[in-house]
Amino acid sequence: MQKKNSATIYDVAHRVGVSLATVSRVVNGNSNVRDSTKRKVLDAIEELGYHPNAVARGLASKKTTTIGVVMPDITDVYYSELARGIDDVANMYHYDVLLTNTDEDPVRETMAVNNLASKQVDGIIFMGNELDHEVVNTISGVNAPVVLAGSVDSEKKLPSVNIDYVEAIKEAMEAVIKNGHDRVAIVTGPVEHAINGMHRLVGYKKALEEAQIEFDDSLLFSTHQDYAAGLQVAEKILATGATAALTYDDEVAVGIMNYLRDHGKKIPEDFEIITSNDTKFTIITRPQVTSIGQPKYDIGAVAMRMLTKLMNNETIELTQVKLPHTLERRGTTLN
Amino acid sequence: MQKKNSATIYDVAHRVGVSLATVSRVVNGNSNVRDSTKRKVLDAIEELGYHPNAVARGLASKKTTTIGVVMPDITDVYYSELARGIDDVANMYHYDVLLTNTDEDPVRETMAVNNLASKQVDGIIFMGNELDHEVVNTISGVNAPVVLAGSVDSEKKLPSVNIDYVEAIKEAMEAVIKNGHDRVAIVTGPVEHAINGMHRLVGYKKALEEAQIEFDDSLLFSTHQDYAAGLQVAEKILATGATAALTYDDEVAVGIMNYLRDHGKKIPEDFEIITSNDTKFTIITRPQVTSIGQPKYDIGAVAMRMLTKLMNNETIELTQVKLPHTLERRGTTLN
DNA sequence: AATGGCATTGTAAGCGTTTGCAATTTACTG
DNA sequence: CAGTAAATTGCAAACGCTTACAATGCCATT
Repeated sequence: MQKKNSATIYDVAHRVGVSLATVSRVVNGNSNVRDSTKRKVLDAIEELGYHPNAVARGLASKKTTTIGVVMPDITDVYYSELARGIDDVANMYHYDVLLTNTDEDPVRETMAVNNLASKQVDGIIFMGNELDHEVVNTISGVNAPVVLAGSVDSEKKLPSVNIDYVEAIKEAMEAVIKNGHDRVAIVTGPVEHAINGMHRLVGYKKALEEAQIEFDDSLLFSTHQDYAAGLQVAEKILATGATAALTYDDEVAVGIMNYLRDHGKKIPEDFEIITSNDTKFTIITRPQVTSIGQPKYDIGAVAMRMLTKLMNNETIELTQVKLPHTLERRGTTLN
Repeated sequence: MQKKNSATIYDVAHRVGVSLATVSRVVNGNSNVRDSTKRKVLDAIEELGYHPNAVARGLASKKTTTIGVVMPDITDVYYSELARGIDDVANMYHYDVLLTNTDEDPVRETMAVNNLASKQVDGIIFMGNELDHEVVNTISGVNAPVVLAGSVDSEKKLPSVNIDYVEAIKEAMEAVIKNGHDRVAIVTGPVEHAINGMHRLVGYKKALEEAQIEFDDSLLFSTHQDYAAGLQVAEKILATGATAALTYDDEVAVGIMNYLRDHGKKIPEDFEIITSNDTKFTIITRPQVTSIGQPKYDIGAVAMRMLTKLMNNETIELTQVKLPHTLERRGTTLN
């Protein structure tokens, strides 16, 4: 049971009969303090139940040992796994995490970043499908390092860690094409978003090109990222005569799958599906969903590690990190 | 594009030719400042790109407009939905959220609470299945209000918001019993945890008693909270001759379901399942899983609202809030 | 024109630490 | 034992803001 009115560094100093500076030194473990006095101070701290006031510390030292995390939605399994990676290494380096949900709204993203700045965070990790120009601007204006996790900025100005989306989608496409499909639907988010237009779609088209299949834009679908959206888009996909689909969201994939099965399609025999995020959803369904494998936790962890270096003013050789991806073959694809 | 070296309140005051106090007053929107000077100050703030330093503010005012959230795992859909409710109303009241994952480790929970205290948070929301005595102690020792969300402390000392677990489980049991089952397995976490031993199990037994069915402790299972655990426990459940199961975790429920179906059981005809958390998992599977319906988002939201009152020193009539639950009948139960 | 009272603004003392620099001790050297 | 370097400590100024309290200005009253 600790005391309600916590003691201050002054109380400790006074009790031991040393100066504030000395107490501060032992608390911060650094510098040279004689062992005997260090012990006395430590004892006093124990007895008084002294806990340093982090706010005062932050003001004096200009470091808060707090980082900000900006994410679309804590409820989204994909992002929450990134966040877990972030949090774990943040703790490892003794940083606390200030969390903000933005629902990918640029306005809220901007506000979040500014707010974090005013809270004097030592660094920021930013997640989100698209980096609005405005958002990039305010990010670069902030007086703290920022790294993107699982997000790309088209100008590649900001440090980031991702997988190679182009390559990943291309490989998924190749796998499907190899299985004999030449009409494969691709469902993503808004094409204006770089990650869709400049990565997913590009990978898709590359695979098409190599297989000498004409691109048909009626096979391109844009949806929300949820189960219901999958259910809805499935019918339209069927109407195009597509026999396979690549999806950017696991819930959407499952929605499509369930719809198709309910309408008499056999999966994977009649229709193949490959999704992108390899979340739990792909495991618990029957059949399980084939997916691009992303080291989600690691993306977060590496991003955070990178941030610690930046905050420490270490120079970083590579600022655009691409982590390896895989193709997890499961029940929605043949062989 | 804002300036890197942000201006201080002093710069603003100096530029306008007023005192710090006046600037502070307009920034805090309060008090009485002549309209003309207020305008001048606002202009200067705009021109200098002044953003108040929240750390300095916190030190001076002893309020950080930050709350701490302690949760088992951000990756767990159940908790992340609570967290979303918390975050939304926190924002509504202009609080930021400091997030900590504990994996339900009492040691880490204690550290987390102490750490948040030293960061001078204005309040804390605590989530976790079990409240270790030690943890309750350090919580009560903290100089900031704390409310539990989706967690019970056996001594009912701490403010909390939950559903009525006893009642909810009892109702689920009754539904299953009514369908003719008299051997229904119950799978929960460690019975030593209050929420299991004192709530879930009690509700289960009550229903049993009313139906005049003898309690058989070989039907009681304790597992981890994941899909694999469900797969594993399923076999044992089958061995007991049980024809239905109540689970405390949705992933476990799905694991059991998939295992049983793979072993030739028809669901719900041969075996009924009711789970507890009504997460997305219960929707995307075929069949969909019948579940107790919990207002997860609301539990978080109400807890946070309660915390704002506490932080504001308002008196609260009811500190043990129970939100209404439902029974979402889906495909793993008959009728 | 003096008086009282409210509205507005300024003064300055904190808030609890950190930290550069100076002062004091202690340890060595010859 | 003087003298100097090294190890310990203390001083006091920040850090950027809030907030009692005091001071000033202004206006209506009488």
